[in-house]
Amino acid sequence: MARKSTAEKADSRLRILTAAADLIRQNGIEGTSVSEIMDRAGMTHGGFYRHFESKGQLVAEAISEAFRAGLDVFDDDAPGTAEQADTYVDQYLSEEHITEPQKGCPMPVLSPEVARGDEAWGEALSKGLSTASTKLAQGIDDMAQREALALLSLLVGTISLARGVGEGQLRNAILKASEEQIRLMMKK
Amino acid sequence: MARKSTAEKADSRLRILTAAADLIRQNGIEGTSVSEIMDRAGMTHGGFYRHFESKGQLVAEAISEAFRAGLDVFDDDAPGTAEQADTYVDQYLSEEHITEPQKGCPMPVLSPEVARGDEAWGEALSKGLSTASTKLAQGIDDMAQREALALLSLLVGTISLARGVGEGQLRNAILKASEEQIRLMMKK
DNA sequence: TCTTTTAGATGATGATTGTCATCTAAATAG
DNA sequence: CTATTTAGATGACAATCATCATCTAAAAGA
Repeated sequence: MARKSTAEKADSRLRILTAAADLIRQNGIEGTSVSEIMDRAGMTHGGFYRHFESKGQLVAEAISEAFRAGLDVFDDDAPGTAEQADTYVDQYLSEEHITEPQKGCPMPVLSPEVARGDEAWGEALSKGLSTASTKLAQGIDDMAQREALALLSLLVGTISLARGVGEGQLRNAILKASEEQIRLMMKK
Repeated sequence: MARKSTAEKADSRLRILTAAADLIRQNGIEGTSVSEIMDRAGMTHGGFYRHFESKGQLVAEAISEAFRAGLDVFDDDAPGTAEQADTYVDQYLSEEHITEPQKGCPMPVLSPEVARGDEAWGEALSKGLSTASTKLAQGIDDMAQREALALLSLLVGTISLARGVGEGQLRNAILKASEEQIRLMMKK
């Protein structure tokens, strides 16, 4: 009802953004309503348009935010190290990552909707993927950016399928197969 | 308005099923309405429930139907051959497959929604993936079922990302990187 | 202090959704 | 030939959706 200070407004905006980043990874973009996001951010739906032009614009920013959080294993400014690359890949294939998409990489969950959606969404995804492949390539000896892209494609496909088939033998087989293949690609 | 013969009813059902299989691959499951499916099948929305219990049940069958169509490169009864495996992989990575998801593999488009949806959807996806990996492994010398699963994960991730980033250099780089990696995996 | 601006709440908008009850005419069963 | 069944059309249902106009009280600017 009342007006909030400029500092509080920035905080509100960030709460909306992180709520959106979580919810669209959990339920998809179409599966997430503006009201649901605002509820999670502790506000009512009407105030939304004081912070974002549209749901589409919020989603674009939320995709970037999700990448930012997911790539925090890597140092923003320094080149990626071997240890960082290992940590990234291990976390990516972890059971936690499979069962908690709302905290994970946006690519396996959002790629199909991004492909059908706003151009800005695709740009956010492209930027995130480029950053990830650069950091990975830097961290892994003798790995070119190109090979890092193949590694990321494998990671994304593995998590997509592991989630899609549900718990069970097939999921375990998918994970084991990919881990083995990745070990080869990373020359460990 | 009028009643149709038993044979015509079977035909109607099949038209609904294939319309659904196309539309959910094009626009996603949540992005496809029952009315839209029935329109495409040449009927009005009300008649839908004479053929299927619910949208969820239709989707489960449509996923299986999409796999059936996508795996027709392989012989249903005979084991997969090397030539069939090559054709499958080539088609999978083709530009046509990227730009026409409604005719392509259901895995890259539907996996995220399947992960959040009915259990029957996951079972349909599991069955399709198992069939594909079996046929692929049979067709490629010295390839175990396990390695075929890694190959399929890579294929799925590649198409997911290629579609997600949109046309441009990054898409080309993704495709080139994966093609090279797949050549290694298939020992060609 | 007094005026202007605005963050967020309330409530309505028109569109779309999945599902179902009802109706009809034609296909079946007897 | 008659009686029953039913494929599909029509239309309505309660929910849900993104977006916006309006209102308020408090913050910012003077």
